Amino acid sequence: MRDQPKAADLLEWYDRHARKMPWRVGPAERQSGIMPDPYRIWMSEIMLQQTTVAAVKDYFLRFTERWPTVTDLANARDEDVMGEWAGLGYYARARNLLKCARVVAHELDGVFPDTETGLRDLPGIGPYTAAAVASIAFDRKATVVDGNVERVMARIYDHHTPLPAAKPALTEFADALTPDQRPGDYAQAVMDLGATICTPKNPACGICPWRSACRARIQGTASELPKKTPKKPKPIRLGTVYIARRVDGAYLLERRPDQGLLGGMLGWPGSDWAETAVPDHQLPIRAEWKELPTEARHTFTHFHLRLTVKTALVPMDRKPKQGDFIELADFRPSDLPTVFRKAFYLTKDL
DNA sequence: GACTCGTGGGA
DNA sequence: TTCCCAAGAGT
Repeated sequence: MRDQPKAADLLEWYDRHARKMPWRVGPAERQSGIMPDPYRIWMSEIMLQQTTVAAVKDYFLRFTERWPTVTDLANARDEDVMGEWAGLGYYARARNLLKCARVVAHELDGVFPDTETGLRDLPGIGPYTAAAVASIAFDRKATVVDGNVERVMARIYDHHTPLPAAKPALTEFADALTPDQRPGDYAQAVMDLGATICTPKNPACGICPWRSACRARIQGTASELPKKTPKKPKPIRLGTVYIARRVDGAYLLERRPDQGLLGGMLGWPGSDWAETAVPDHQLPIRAEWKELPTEARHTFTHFHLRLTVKTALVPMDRKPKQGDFIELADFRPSDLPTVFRKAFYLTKDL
């Protein structure tokens, strides 16, 4: 029985159990001198913000296939990047991804900063991502504190202060445990531990490399940690979208403003979304609108949406008041955020 | 510190 | 169905 968790024990576990990921350089390869590509590590870390590895995988492969270097990405068109990101969520990440790529490509000679502070100054890179890229891509000693690390630290030290107030204390715990040796592997090891062993529900304490040092396991409190301050209930918002199809098959779409929900994404024109039905709003084009029998339901981070879908078929010469027609050959539903994709597929069920 | 900002999967 | 939540950042 040990009093303190040892980084070496976790690294030994990681050497045997590291998860495979398309962007990851495993412990064995790293040992043989192979270092990760900072561009790919950065890309993966942006995508992984509040997003599961499973959801990220295909997006990562498509992005790096289409834009193999940071310079390629910097030269991409905004609409192509937003379209490729569609469906992954948190679209400010995609806007900042492009901003960051352009800074690196045009102001830093295409080379990512190799320090936490240098990375921290770039768009879309906060405390977590700066530490992750510095440690994983450059093997610099930096303390990553994500949801996994918060959970692992809260349990190791049986810390009951609820998040987010507990964050500074948990960060100190994590900082004290970070080793000088193999900081990159260690960062990934703690997160792998949180993702596979020290899970939010039903943690597998019996096979945990840190079981002998874990206070919460000893106290039997592991599954109730970390504590969190209760969250507010999600209100229901209502709205309407208009899906106009021109007789030649073109669809009427609009580019949403960069700021706000689904910023920078392509979408159907429509009303604002409010908790009380919006009295009346301008139609995007004059037409005979028909309401679909089923509404599109979708849940965002902080509200539920019930979307009324109206459709119309319009003649070639009719000019829209809102949005622009996109030729059928140029329209891919996969360019739309999920909520608008749902609305679109409802028009196909008829 | 409190809000905003997506989505899909699992319990 | 509903709730939780996942490698957070920006304002």
